[in-house]
Amino acid sequence: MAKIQGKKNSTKKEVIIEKASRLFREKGFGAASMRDLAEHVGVEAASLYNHIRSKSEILQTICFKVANEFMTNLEAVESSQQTTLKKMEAIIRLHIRMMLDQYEFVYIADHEWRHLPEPYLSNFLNQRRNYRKRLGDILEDGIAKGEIKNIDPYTAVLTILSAVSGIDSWQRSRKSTSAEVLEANMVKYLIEGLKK
Amino acid sequence: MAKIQGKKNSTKKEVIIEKASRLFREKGFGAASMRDLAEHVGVEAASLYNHIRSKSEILQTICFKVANEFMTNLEAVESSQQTTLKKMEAIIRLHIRMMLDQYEFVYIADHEWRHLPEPYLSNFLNQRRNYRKRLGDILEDGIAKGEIKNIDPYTAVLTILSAVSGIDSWQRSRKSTSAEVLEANMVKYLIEGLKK
DNA sequence: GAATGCAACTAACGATCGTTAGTTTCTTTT
DNA sequence: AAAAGAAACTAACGATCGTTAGTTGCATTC
Repeated sequence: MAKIQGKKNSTKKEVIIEKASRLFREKGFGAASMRDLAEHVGVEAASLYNHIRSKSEILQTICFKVANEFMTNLEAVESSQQTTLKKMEAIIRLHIRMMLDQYEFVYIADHEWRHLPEPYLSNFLNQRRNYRKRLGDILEDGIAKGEIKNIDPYTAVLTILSAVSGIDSWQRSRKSTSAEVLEANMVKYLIEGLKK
Repeated sequence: MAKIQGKKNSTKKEVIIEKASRLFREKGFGAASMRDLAEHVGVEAASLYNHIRSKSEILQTICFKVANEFMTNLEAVESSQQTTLKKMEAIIRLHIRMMLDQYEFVYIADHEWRHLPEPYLSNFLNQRRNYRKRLGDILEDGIAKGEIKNIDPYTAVLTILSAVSGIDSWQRSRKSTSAEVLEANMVKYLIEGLKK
């Protein structure tokens, strides 16, 4: 039962999901067809169904994989004993890193989640809301302790998350600025807005 | 030849485009069907083609309407005699305002432009690149004049544009924070990162 | 070597897609 | 009232969609 395929140690299912993530990003979930995907995998469309249950299962896998990764990291940060600024910096850096080396996955979780069928859609949105709420709580805590500027936490969370997720439009022209420089500059900009 | 329809002084074509913008945002361009659209307009699908040439013509109209609006405003700001900070504030405020009261249109120009057919796609991307370049020039000019902090202009543009375009995720829960408060807070946050 | 099971294949299903053709209904102009 | 024009309708086109059924090839296990 050796179902190893592809160039690396990856299941065929993983290969499918990886190719799909690229396709979903380029064309959008609705416009990407299973026959398209099959061609990229090097197989007939019907053969995909030996490995996956449906098109939307692929989307579910991607969205929740990303959501879980962010959530796990958030919990680690929450329980760490650091200043609010360090916590926020850690979170911002993770978001940027994820955007840089898991670009396709993060992009889809950010932009294609609308096509999740219920009840996954509600589940996903709940996780998202919860994540933002807890980010806001970290900021509120920092304000209460006088560690950061007295800003509106909700706006700050929105601004920070939007800013990092916009890196996708940088991905398409990686030439001018290197990843490290971009990360450093963006962290600097966003953290500066929090300092007293 | 009075082709006036709808409740206001709007052509049927305008009604179609307005309904379409809502539909494209909710379902994505690829997943929104002409029969869906027709139902919202209150007409049979085939009848739409008395007013529009194709599905993608609708997308083109929306994308370039938004692009032109931003470009016109940028030119006004460029030729104004203000400090760099004031210029940037004006631009940020326009982006936020547009996002608030032309939400559907701006959202589509931001997220569904991928589905533009050539040569419109290239045209649109050129305009976009040009817009960002000129925003960067304003910042560089401000740095050279010593009016703002010495940040990386490219990163700043990316951060600012991403932050404001992320307001779309606020739109769906308008209850907690009012539009004015959000605008004020976001401007404050983003401008603060530019000050010396 | 026979049996087992995974993963590929071909063929096709019903549904839906954007769009066109041809016709009819209604409104406005003469 | 007649003529003209705009905008609605029904019907259907060919294409493509996600997915299922049934079958074949091939490797592993007994």
